[in-house]
Amino acid sequence: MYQSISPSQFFQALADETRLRCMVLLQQHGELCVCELTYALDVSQPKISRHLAHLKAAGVVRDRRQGVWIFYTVRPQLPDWMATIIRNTTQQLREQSPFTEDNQRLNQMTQRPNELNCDTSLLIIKEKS
Amino acid sequence: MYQSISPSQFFQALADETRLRCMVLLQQHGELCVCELTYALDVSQPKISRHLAHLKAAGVVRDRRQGVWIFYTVRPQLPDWMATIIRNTTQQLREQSPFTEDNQRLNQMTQRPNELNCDTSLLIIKEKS
DNA sequence: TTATAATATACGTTCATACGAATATATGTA
DNA sequence: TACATATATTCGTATGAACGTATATTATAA
Repeated sequence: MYQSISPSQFFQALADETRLRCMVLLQQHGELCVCELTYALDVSQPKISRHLAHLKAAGVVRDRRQGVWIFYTVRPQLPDWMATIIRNTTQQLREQSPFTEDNQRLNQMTQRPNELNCDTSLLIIKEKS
Repeated sequence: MYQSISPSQFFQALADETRLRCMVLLQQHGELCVCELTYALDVSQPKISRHLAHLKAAGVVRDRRQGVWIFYTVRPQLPDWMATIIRNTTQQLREQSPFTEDNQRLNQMTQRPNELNCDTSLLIIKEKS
């Protein structure tokens, strides 16, 4: 059963620029792993991991391991009003700096470990061609 | 000209329970002075003053002196998306603890320094002189 | 002028937070 | 097995935030 965090704890989770940039990216892309967020935000990997741990402890993101990668998403069971804030905030900030640049860097990233890259059958095809 | 705060600073302003309780009350009642907030939240006066100073520095509230009292309101020039968050959050939290209790205590407060209680004749004389 | 009430600020302390750097853990691969 | 990659965590430190208590400031009243 999902124990919801307190309202001030929720805002506290969004009160750091690095965490907010992660949330805006996650809201836009659905699911991202640590190395993608590290690349997009252009900050150190431990910094990203620590802030993701903070967001996870606050209950606003969920993680899922797939092989070596750990994918993060905005937590689906989040109370409606919190989910609404994240959605509206993303819409508002995605056009502004540094959120736009984060998105651009992510889109320029090569060899991203998404579903297509991980699919073994596709990899075989790739190797055969 | 109003220089808007950064998004993470905005969330940081809401990331403390005392400040959030003040904002929810201000959003509901429009304008409140320090002694009303002190009474409603049932915390020390310096604590309220310090958090109001924080909110003012963050640009989310405005203050106005009227005699001995200083009235605070949610800042009118706040960007739409921030105002929306404050409005929706208030709607969400007003029914919950401790926000409901804050409202109840405020409504039970006697001798509140509102427009009706204060001597308007003296104010008019002051403005004319 | 002195007193009182409302509010703000200063001081010292305690606790939390963010960071870089280094290291640990876990998974997949040769 | 050994190694490489992705991710998490620990450590030491520096900065900030919140608090209670005491005091300063401002405005009004007497």
